[in-house]
Amino acid sequence: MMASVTNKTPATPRQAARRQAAVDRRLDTEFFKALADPTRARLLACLVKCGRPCSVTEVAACCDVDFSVVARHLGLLARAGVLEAEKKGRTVWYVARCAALSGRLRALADAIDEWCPSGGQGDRSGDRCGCDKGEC
Amino acid sequence: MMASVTNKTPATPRQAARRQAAVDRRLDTEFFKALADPTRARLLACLVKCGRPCSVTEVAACCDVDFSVVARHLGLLARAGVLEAEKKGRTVWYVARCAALSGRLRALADAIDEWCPSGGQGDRSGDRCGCDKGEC
DNA sequence: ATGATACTTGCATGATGGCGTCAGTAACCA
DNA sequence: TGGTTACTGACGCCATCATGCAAGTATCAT
Repeated sequence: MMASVTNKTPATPRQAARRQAAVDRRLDTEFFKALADPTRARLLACLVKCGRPCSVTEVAACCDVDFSVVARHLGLLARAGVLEAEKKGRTVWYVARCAALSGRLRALADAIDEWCPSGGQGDRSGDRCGCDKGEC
Repeated sequence: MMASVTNKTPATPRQAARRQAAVDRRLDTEFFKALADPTRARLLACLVKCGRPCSVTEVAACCDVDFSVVARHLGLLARAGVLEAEKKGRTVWYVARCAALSGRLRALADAIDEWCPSGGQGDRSGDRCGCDKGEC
């Protein structure tokens, strides 16, 4: 995952922004938005610690917000890839996708460490411009 | 970081929510809010890839938003611990705290993996109630 | 069929947040 | 001292979103 390559120091922020690197792809704001709400964080932690599929009704018992709010949050977390949903009959079973979640976090950490001065910096010659401005 | 312990399967989400574990502390919503905006993500990626302290003016040249917006975002990222700010004269130099950033991400990944079925589950007898409801 | 359970969806509301404009402050330069 | 540069802070506008309520749908039990 972390190739050993030559260090190439970027000159300016503009030139740095031009480079399309792993860190750009890994900084998925939709993913972070899903984790940026206190209620959702509580629900996610609950499901992670529970370690088994739970219904919306079960999870809602751990929260002071309305049932419909919990249902909406769980659906959002599932769409973000953080939870897995399976409908059986009239109940929906949600389970935390722990491996996928920690995998995404580690992938971003790796992508950042590639640029870290104390870490293994690399040759970015293969990276392409990620800037939306032509002259950048 | 990951102690080898006995597996204790939680019974219900309520009981799971009671347990105050590392994953609760690591799910810092303020931290994720800082990363949940596209403009901030772009600025952060720019600074990570640049690998050196940059002034607000420099970074603003990589973005289509107003200068004041960039200045606000950089200040927010610095307050979130993602950037480090140093004022010299009239210019503020921002640099990405890569090690701190990836460290936080890995710490959360570790905290999640502790509860992952395929990972090393553990004895949570030392964990305390994290629920805000008395009966929980 | 009747009722209960489990969830979804629409709507109103209040709060939060991103953005641009502009005025203000502080440091540097000539 | 006057002007420029670099940034900060105070608004106001607007979009998004979290929440609660209430109505609706689908499934299950009797």
